[in-house]
Amino acid sequence: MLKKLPPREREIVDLLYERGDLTVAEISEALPGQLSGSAVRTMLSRLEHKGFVRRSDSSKGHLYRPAVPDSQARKTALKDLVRVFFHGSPAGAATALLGMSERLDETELDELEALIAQARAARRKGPK
Amino acid sequence: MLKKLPPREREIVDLLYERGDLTVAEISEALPGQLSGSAVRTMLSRLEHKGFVRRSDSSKGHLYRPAVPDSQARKTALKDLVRVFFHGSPAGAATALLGMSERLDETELDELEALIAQARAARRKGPK
DNA sequence: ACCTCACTGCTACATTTGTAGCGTGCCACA
DNA sequence: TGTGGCACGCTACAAATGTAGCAGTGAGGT
Repeated sequence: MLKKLPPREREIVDLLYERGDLTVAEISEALPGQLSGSAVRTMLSRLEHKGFVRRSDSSKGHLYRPAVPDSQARKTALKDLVRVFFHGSPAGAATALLGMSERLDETELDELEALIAQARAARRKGPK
Repeated sequence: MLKKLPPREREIVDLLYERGDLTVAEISEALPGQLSGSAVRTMLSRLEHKGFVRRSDSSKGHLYRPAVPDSQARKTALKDLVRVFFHGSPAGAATALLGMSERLDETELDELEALIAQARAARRKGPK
């Protein structure tokens, strides 16, 4: 679903996920190889047409946001990534993630451990 | 890096990462909306030109493979995903991953726990 | 009321993508 | 050794993408 977007459009949508709702000006500024606001507007129109972004009026021009909610987009992205790069093993991906992060938040570590414990309990109860 | 590819080309490269080296015929078969072998060949040519895939001769036609090694591509993909969807928190992504997988392998769980312990130790030593 | 500015929606156009068809070379085998 | 078949490269072309410029419109200031 997410996958079907051309590079530039994907870039913009990603930016929206990353930074939340944005105006045309903000997007245009945030983008590396700067695009004229014009270009960005065209992209957004097309994205809106295709149903990938929604817009709402605000005091300083239109505000754009992704049409599919973060949670769902995240899930899809994760699933695809796991399939392509980790032979469908989420745990494998998680391992890679942990391995690559340099500094980890204590709270996050706790949470992860809790999840693992939970998983263990679950599999003992109903190993299928 | 991976991001700069148009939908169809990305699809093919992804397939290569997912399944390893493939011939034109295999790719063409594996693709959902079937493309003529012709079309696939064109894609591959372009991809080779751009430096995204390499090819080697085999008994049954050319074999294509991604130019950038799996490990690196994986890393890049993970980093992007973490930035876009998890505010740069790998642990957050890992958590989501664990949450979405239904059945986890005991070995994988062990490995994960080990990693967590390691991370804890590391941060106690040099919390910076 | 008038002028300026910031935003907006077109339209236009060069490039890139996506797909197909054709002619060729190389085996395998009748 | 003639004859299919594959698989390949090349050319062609419609559609999609990437980018820019222009004219209109509404809010704010003077």
